[in-house]
Amino acid sequence: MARSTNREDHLKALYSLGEERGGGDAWVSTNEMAVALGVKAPSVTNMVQVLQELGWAEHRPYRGARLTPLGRELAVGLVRKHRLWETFLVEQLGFGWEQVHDIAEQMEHIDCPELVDRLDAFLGRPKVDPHGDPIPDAAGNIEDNRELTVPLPEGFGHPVVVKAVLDDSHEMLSALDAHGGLQ
Amino acid sequence: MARSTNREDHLKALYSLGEERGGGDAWVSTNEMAVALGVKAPSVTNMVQVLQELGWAEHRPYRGARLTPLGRELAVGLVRKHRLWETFLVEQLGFGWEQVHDIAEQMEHIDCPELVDRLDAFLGRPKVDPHGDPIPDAAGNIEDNRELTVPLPEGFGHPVVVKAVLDDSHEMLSALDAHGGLQ
DNA sequence: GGCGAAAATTAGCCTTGACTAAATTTGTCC
DNA sequence: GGACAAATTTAGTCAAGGCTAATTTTCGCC
Repeated sequence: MARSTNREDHLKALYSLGEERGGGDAWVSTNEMAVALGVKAPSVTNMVQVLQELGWAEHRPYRGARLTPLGRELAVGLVRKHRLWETFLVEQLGFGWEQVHDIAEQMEHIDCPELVDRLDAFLGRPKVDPHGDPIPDAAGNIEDNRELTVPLPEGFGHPVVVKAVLDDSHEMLSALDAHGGLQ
Repeated sequence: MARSTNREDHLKALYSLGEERGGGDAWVSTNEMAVALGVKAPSVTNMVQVLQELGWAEHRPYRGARLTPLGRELAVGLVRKHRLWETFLVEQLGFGWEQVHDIAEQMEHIDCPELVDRLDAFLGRPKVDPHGDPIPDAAGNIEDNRELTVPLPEGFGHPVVVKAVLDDSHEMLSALDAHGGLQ
């Protein structure tokens, strides 16, 4: 048993939803994962059991799943690849930041550690991706910048400089883009 | 029925072997394809029948397979992507030319026409890849440079400048690399 | 503390794409 | 022209990963 695109997709979904829950030892329901992945719940149950056999996750029936340390490490590696490729697509190829997510979703599954490191160096070892999200370093360390967020009052009325977006949906990104994009 | 990595791999094998046979209307045996792809013959028979249903190839039982015009167009698109990515890996990321084939094998399956065009532009619309093979243009035209090859006499004994390699096996590329690589 | 709704899992089935073993076709040699 | 070897296809099986329908567990509410 080994790496596969499907397994990596489930691993990443588990990681992302776990982080939203505050990270660490939070349990993520299989239903949530199913919604995030666009598949049905029983498919996730199956796959989560596979992840458990791989030593990537722990599954507690009727409660949910959470990553093992190994699973977390692999997931962070995927996030690193995803954000490096997004950076490449925007900074080098001139894509709009709202276009790159789906492409990076494909590129993050390319398996070649040396490629990741060379890409990182080529881009100047960037700290954040085009959406302002931190890029994990080669050791898996992530600079958490979410605590820096400040909610704006309703009808704030003054110009702001956008450094990062938590909601990186296509709608939000296009809307921001129409007002000048990320600075 | 649609695109998939496996179908694209079989399509490309059929294209490559057909070109070796002189291109055009040459039939390629399923066994040859099986050897090239590292699978068994019955698997290829199955897949070739799928390619036929997709309108990508024609299958004549006990004789072999050959591409339709549509199949050829798709195959050339894959070759274009493969060679553009190889160029990127060598010229921009500094990989050795003997390292890039396997990586490009993965990258050529990324599905995004705009990405291909932006990559092409980013690289300066190169005519040949790091191995000297011609890169098809966006319309699918390929500059055939194979007729320019000249066999060297045994024990030639003079320095030569290598512009392209027909045999791009790992062994050949590493051996050439040890003598100065491609110029 | 039990009941009903919601959530999750199990059971059973389908498709893709591989495999081995068995049949079939092709082509060569006498 | 027939027999045999080689190549190819067909038949049947398996694993991955999805689905629907049915069952089981959990949890909130009275």
